[in-house]
Amino acid sequence: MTDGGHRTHTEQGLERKHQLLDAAARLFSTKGYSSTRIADICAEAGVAKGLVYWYFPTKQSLFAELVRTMRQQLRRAQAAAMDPKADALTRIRQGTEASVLFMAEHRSYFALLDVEQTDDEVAEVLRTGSDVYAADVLRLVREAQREGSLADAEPQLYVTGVLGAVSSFSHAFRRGRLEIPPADLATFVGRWVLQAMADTSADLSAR
Amino acid sequence: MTDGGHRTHTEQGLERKHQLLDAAARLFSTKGYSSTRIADICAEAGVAKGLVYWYFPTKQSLFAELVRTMRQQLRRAQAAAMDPKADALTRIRQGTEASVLFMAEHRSYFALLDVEQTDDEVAEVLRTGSDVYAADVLRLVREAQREGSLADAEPQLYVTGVLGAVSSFSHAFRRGRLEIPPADLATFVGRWVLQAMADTSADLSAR
DNA sequence: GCCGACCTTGACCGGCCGGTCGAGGCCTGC
DNA sequence: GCAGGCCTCGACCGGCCGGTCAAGGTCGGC
Repeated sequence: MTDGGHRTHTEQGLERKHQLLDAAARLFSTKGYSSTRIADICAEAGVAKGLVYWYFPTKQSLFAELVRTMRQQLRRAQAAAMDPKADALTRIRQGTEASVLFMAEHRSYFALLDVEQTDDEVAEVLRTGSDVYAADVLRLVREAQREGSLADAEPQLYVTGVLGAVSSFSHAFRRGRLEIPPADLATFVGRWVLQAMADTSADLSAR
Repeated sequence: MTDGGHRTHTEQGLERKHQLLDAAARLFSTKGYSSTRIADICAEAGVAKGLVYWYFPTKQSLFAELVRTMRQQLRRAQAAAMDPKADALTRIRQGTEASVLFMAEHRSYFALLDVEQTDDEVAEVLRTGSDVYAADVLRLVREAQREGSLADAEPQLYVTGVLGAVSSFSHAFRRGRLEIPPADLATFVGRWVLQAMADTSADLSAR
């Protein structure tokens, strides 16, 4: 892990590397990580097996690089969607909508997240990724509570709810269970989350 | 699949079989399906490797049996929690609460659901399971819409939201991210889902 | 025209692990 | 006391697959 000895690549080399990443992404997202053979990736990319090990030290590191790239893109999309001047709840909604939209539009790519937890190190990579997003939401939840626009329950509950909604709806969409335009889905999820968080401690007292 | 040639077992044999299922459940839920070796299961149960194949034809079938059992128990818990005389939304809430509670109380067992999608046949088993529950919820959603207590959006959206909430919160709880009593969690999720489904077409018109 | 860095190949290796098998112990009914 | 079903053992097999390696090819700089 985190070996320092990276190789230097020419223009052409980088292109080849992306070729391999693309092939891998396609296969991982349809067959899952551990069912995808290095040989499969090579066949898909039309190269010999040894080549993979010129560009990546191990199968895991290939996967890790894929996940890292994807995560960065998502984060950028979220940041771009949030209006820094808006209140916390609005920003949560904006981030939620952007996430759903982004995942819907990159479905094949994000199917990678459904991938199994088999491999210790792979699981680690996945975990770390979602933690970043969770921290973002946690910050916003706390802010909303400070503003008084969100009930004073355990913040983690809200974080779980928001992240869970995003991933559940995205997952269902990817699986083809929701046949509506991505933009509509994003709007629906944004509203779903906001309503769920609504502070109704007053008018919903009866139980 | 679905071979007819089952063996007959004595009292003691069934006990041994459960012993193996228990050991397997423990390992699958912590290490995942494909990372759990048959040898591990035997070590955990304190028996020789060949014995597994006396009780189960393959590793997959062992897993499938585990999932089947678990699903039945959950379904019973849901049915028991729903008041047949209540309106649809209330029944959805009751089912939701019961599911969360049940999963929280059987965490190690339900961690199996987090398990990977690696194996085609295993994925199949998992899929079929959630479809059953989804059909239940779909029925209730349609009923609620008929009653006029739920907006007239695509039913699948609501189904996804409800199932997603249940599984997300349960998952987070299992992972130790939510340090609250199961009963409180169940109540929270029940409320979360109900609020998310609230028909606010009138008062939330602005966007 | 030679050197060295970059790239590509595919045969090969070695460990891992699901599944098999033959042998043997036990208990029940006859 | 023996036949036959039930159960248990653990050495062994065989295929699969991540990773290695030695060889060779290309191209730019000097």
